[in-house]
Amino acid sequence: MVNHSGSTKKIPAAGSNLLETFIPYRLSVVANRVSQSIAQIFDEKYRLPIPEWRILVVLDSHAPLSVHEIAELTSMDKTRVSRAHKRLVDLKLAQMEADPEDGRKVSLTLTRAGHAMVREIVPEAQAMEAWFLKVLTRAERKTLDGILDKLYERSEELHRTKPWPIRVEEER
Amino acid sequence: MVNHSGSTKKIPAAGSNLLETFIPYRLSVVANRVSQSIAQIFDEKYRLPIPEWRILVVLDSHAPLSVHEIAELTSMDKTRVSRAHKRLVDLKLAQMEADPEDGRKVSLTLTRAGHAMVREIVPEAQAMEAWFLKVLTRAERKTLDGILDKLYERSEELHRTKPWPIRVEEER
DNA sequence: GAAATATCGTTGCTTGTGCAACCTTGCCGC
DNA sequence: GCGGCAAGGTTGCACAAGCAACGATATTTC
Repeated sequence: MVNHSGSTKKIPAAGSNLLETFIPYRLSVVANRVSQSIAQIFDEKYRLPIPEWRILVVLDSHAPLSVHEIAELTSMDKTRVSRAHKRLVDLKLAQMEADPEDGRKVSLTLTRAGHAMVREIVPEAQAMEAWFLKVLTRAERKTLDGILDKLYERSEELHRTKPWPIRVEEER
Repeated sequence: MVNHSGSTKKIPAAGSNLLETFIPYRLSVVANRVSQSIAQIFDEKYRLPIPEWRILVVLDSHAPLSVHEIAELTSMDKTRVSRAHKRLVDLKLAQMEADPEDGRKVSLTLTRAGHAMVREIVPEAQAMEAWFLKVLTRAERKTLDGILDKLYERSEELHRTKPWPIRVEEER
């Protein structure tokens, strides 16, 4: 029910709007809402913004990692990783040392507190995820999984070829 | 060249990473990539960032609208709408006047140039959307449609009830 | 082996965005 | 009609985030 009250005549019914049939838009809105909802809890409860918690998760299972590697694994910019990680170090959740084999790299790992934090938070994150997905059928979830894989791969493809292959492909 | 060579041992294979099974994360990454790809074209080619183009689209079919109404229809903050619209006015793509019935409101409409811009851009947007969706089967597309509706509705539900209904539901 | 080149990470800078405060206008109670 | 209260919109402020430039270290080439 988008348009609750009958008092204001405005705000047209769903469907008449081009945006509402535009998948990239809808994808973006839904993704942001879901992310925001979860992020808000983590931020209020643990003072952990998204970048920090992504780093915690990958370090928990794959440490030690360099900044670049974390950036790859979390789909984040290296600047974002760099700054977020610094904050984790300040919080004593992570630590960093120079990579002995390569003076340019840094070697990032979690502290005991960091690992503990992950163990505490992960189940909660999964519970929130489950709450959202509860409205989907088993089949839908499985399909969503495949869809995300395919669309991700498609975006990679675009990134490789760069100049859009459109105009040619469009409506072959 | 991410990990091809055997030289660098790092960057573990997909699947071992919790993030890679976490739907909210994957949803966010995919949505951002798709949006970014499209937004970039519009920005380079027409100097039109996402907020502006969303406003154009809804005004094209539903003008006149107030700032608040646009915010509703485009899932954007009213601040964002206000500023983006001001830019559209500067570009002579939109115009604004006081609402004669309510002195607080403003009445936003498109200029001829604005409508023309929409007509020019919409097909291009749809072509890009189609390019992405081409990797999905008909069934997948239909399912995705339903999924987005359901997840959107779920996020609305959360917004209404606010304090998370988790901890109770979790793993009943 | 020295010079050019590439990689890694951090910092400076610019920009967009959301929140909150604010101003204005309309609305309601009395 | 006047005083409080709500709603619409804009502006100030703080902050996150990406890009470009940089310093430092590795690697390659000749």
